[in-house]
Amino acid sequence: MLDYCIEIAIPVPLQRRFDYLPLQSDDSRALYRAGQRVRIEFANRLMTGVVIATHSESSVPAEKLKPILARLDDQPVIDDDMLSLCRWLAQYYHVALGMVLELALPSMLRKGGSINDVLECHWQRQQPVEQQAIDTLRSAQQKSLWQNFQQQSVWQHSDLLAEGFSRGQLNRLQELELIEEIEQLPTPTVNQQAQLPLTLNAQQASALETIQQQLGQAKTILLEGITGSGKTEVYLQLMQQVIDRGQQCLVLVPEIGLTPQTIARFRARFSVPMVMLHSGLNDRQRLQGWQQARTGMARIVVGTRSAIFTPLADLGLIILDEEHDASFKQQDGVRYSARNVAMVRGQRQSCPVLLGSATPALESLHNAQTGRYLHVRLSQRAGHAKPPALALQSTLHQPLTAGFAQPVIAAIQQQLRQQRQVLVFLNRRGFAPLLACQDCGWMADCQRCDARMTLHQQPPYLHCHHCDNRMAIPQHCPECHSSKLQAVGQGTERIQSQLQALFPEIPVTRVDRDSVRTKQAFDDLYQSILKGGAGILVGTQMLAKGHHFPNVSLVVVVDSDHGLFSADFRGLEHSAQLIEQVAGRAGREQHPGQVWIQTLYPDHPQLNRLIQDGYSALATEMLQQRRQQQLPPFSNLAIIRAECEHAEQALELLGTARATIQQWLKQDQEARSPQTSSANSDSSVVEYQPQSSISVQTQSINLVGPFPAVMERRQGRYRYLLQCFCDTRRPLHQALDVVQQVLQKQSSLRKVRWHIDIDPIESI
DNA sequence: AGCACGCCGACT
DNA sequence: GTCGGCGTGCTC
Repeated sequence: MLDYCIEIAIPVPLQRRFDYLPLQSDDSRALYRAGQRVRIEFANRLMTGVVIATHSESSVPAEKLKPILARLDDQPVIDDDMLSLCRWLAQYYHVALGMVLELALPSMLRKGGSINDVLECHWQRQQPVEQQAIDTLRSAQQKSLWQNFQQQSVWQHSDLLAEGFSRGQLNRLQELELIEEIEQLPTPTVNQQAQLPLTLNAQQASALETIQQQLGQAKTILLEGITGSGKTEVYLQLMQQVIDRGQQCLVLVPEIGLTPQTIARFRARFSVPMVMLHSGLNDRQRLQGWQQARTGMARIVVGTRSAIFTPLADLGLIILDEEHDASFKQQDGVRYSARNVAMVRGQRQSCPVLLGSATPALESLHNAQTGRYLHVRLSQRAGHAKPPALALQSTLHQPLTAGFAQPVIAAIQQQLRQQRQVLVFLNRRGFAPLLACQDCGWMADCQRCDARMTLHQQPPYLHCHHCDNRMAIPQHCPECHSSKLQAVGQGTERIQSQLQALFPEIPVTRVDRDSVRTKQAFDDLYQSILKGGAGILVGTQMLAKGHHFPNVSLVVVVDSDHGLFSADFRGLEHSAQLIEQVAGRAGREQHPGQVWIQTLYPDHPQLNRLIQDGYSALATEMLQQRRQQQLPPFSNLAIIRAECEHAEQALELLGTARATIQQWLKQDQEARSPQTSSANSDSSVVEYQPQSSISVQTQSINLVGPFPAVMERRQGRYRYLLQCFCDTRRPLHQALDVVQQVLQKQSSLRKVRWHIDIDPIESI
């Protein structure tokens, strides 16, 4: 007879409930609380699951239920608020709750470790102590150790060792019952000498004033501040207020933004315990940080996307710096947006969320304009720096030197003569994006992708940047055996070598993933750049984000045309953000910066809008366009992507998805208005038309596709997608739930890899 | 997602 | 004779 069963969330991508029996049949039901971890056997595998609920009945026959193997926690490690946030997330992004909960646990806990594994040895002064015992202390070291304990009652063992005390001396004090050994969570290191806040200019002060009024309330604020306007100083002073209120701050930065410089800046400013969740931490340090945040020991937590799941005892403010950054959206597995999760978390905990950017995402701007967010602007540079001057330079029918038009070369020369630094930005690694035969037109392309191999010269090889395929550079054309193989186009490597040849006495440094492999290497390089002196930096977007180069007075964007004619409706937005971002690197200090942007389309209206009127003006224009075309943020988008080595199977899956949604819409419509029977005899078979995308305006969900991804074949798999637009969220999500159920049952399509992407960053 | 079970080709 | 390919079915 089943007394009760326990519903467990398991980290497998199955949208189903799994019930288990208690460890012992006489276990009190109250022992099992939501958010506790349990050890279970699942499909012959040992796994860690999370208790969701207990139930009096299970839909599965009692004899099929297995007992759990162990209770790993006495108290829930995931509190009710976090659990409820994860449930929302699982529903919103159409993923299994068990997969979401995995994000909310540090890996040591996922693997079944105990939260007590990160306790460390401490010594605590006993009270009261015998004066007689104190008098027994003889050696100077013992007396000095005891003095430490008079100043501070608890010391971490490792700190005392670092100060030169020995285990023997500690044991002696313990024998005398002056101190005792205890296990506890270490305190995060605290900077004792915090720097003073900077003086705010009038705009910053008024921004701070406006935002601080929102403390304690569930409001999202968009802080739109041009590069150099001092957003960070506003964050810092706001954080101080939150700390003064006795609450904790959670700061999210882009993946590339959590650099030693950022960490140092935060560290230098606050004298409260702080946790930095950066990629250099090991599992143990991560769990320690997680615990320090959860217990309230840490007052500030700084991390990247996944830090949004850090449990906090008393959360008072969430900051997302560079909120437009794509790294806030996870691009695989659970495809969540940390910005979205932050808003929901803030909403639920009555805590403001501050989104900061010089180039806000159109979604955020739209929310600000419609009043959903509070919109605060910083339009002046802090200090004395002047905004850079932007200019377009046509490369159409121009003689180019090293890929640069003559006026650009002249500008570079001029800056170098004045001992200044020049930053050259090109979003293309390698020597050249193409190797072609001059005689027969053959091009080196990847066997597994619809892409060209990139030519690298130091060391020499051909590399596919999409599947990591590498091969030797052929000496002769494989088609016609000609030896006239030519590198076509510009990569960072080629620009570097050409500029070096042009300016032999000037150091030309390349900064991309190939030249700077480790964080440390970048940091060293960065330090040498900060020292100043004439120089040229050639780099990819690695250079554009998060770093300030005070001696750079000229920025050159080699090729700005990438996003201008993109098939992705967000192409222009991302391109504009990047250009603005790179431009912001110029002229930070005394000398005003110049920015030259090379283009084959000097008359492109939107590029000109960006150059002449700035990002904000272009954003307004882009939003108008989005409204006209009913694109996000004026509609909701979900994409179903499918890939398979056999194209037909991927297409079949998306065809099924499309038919399912159409059928669901029809049924939904009939259910709403039973008097009107369906007039159109819609066939359930949907044929794929390869070249033209099908667009059917249905009752409320606009389906576009299936159509091939921009790179139809990648890593040997054919890729297709189905776009689902909808004015309102609810029907879209309901339809997707149905699609998901149907597709998961379809065993004939199990070789097809597919996923649902809600609010995708890339629409193709 | 994994992993086991199950039924047909090239090997010690 | 077997080792092993990956098709399909299941996980409480």
